[in-house]
Formats: sequence, structure tokens, C-alpha cells
Amino acid sequence: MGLYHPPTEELELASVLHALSDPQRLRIVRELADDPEPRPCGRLELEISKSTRTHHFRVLREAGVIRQKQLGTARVTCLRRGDLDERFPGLLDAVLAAAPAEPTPA
Amino acid sequence: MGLYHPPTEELELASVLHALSDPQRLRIVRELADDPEPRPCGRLELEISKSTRTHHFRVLREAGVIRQKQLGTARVTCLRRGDLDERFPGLLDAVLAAAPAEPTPA
DNA sequence: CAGGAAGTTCGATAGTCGTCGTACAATGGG
DNA sequence: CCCATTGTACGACGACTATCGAACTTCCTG
Repeated sequence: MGLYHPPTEELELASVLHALSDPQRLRIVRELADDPEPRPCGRLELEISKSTRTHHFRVLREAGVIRQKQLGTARVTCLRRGDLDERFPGLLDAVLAAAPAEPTPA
Repeated sequence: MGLYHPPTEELELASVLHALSDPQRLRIVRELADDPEPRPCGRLELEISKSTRTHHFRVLREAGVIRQKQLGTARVTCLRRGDLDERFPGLLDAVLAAAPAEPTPA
């Protein structure tokens, strides 16, 4: 049971950007960044079905954004912050710094 | 003939990331950044057909990454660098700083 | 005016994506 | 041992995407 993670040097910008370009996944990344304590996928508040969640976590993992480790029946997830900073300095910070939404502020 | 450009405050992170997550568009953005002089779309070296180019430029424009202005029969394009920096500080710089490809360096 | 240059628009095609439900597997507690 | 919990795998479906070629529009120039 592989759980493939791309090595840091092989992270591709386009793949990472694509992984981050979905609102749900952006939300996942934000939550993981807010509380860096690794936790199982299920411990994230998402209004999507289990299978969809699995899908999003896989996209993030295969792009190299998160790392997942099996732990009993749970799958613990954490951000690959250091790897991302090394490969694309400033990218994750910029993404996280962006306001989640900006409905035409006064 | 509209040529819609989203106002700076309404730029959406997910849309911008999605616009940047395609290799061809990433290339366009890089070229525009390398030489900030506005130029018509056709003056970019791309190995894609005219219609595909039109498509990519529209995606970039509607996401707010570039600005296009009609000028005779040509359509002049430039990066919305300032707007992007204002709305998502550091994002564009991080994307541009990333090596175009990293085939497992020594 | 005729023709070329620059782009758009349209329709088509093949592929990917996000989402879901159902069925399945593995682990750990009563 | 049974069963709840946690998550995967497998289709499936509709929507969107990247790409193309062909036809069209606009403008400029000889």
C-alpha cells in the first residue's frame, strides 16, 4: 500500500498550483496550517462526502502539498511546509496570507 | 466589445491559482514578467494554435492575471503585477521565482 | 480596393475533474 | 467475536478543459 509522496526536488509548480486551486482543498490546507498538529483526515470540518474527501487528500498528497501516514485505521495528515518552502520559497505563505474571500470591502 | 477585467478587490485566489496552474499559461506569465513591455499576444513564442492561445489569454484575463487592451487589430497584453501584489502579496513573486523545471538536481 | 496580419468565434473531440453512493478492508473496543 | 469507526476502491455522471481547424471580422498597407 504505497501512499506515494513525490520527493521535494521533484515537486512541480503547476501541480502544486492546481492542487491549491480548489476551494475545498484550499480550505483543508488552511486548516492544517492554522493548527499544525497532524490529525486524521476525518478531523477536518468539510461538507463533502467521504469519497470526495479521499479524492482531495490524494490530489494534495500526490502534488506534494501534504504528507499522510497510516496510523491504525486513521490516516494522519500534515502540511509539507518545509518542503514547499524549500522548493517554492514564499508560495505557501502567500497563499495562506490571502484573505479567504473578499466580497468587495468598503 | 467587453474585454472583462475583474476589479482588484474581487480577484479570487482559487481562480488565480487555477489560471496559473497550466504550463502554457505559466509560460505566458513568465514571458510577460521577463519583459514587462506590453505586447500583442502573437508576439509570444508558443507552440499552440491561435484559438488555443486566445483561450489561455482569456482565462488569464478573467482571473485578473493580465490586462488586455485592443489596439488596432492587435491586442496588447501586460501583467497586472501591481494589482496581484496588492491583493495577494508575494504570490506572483513566489510563482515567478520557482524554477521552470527541476529534473532531480545533483 | 485587394490582400495580408491579428485575433475571435464556433463546433468538435478527447480528456480530466469534482462529486456522489455503494461496497469493501482494516483496526480497535465491548 | 461482533461491530463501530475510519478510510479506500470502484463505477458513474455531469461539468469543465485544452486543443484543434475552419470560417469570420477588423484593421492596415501597397
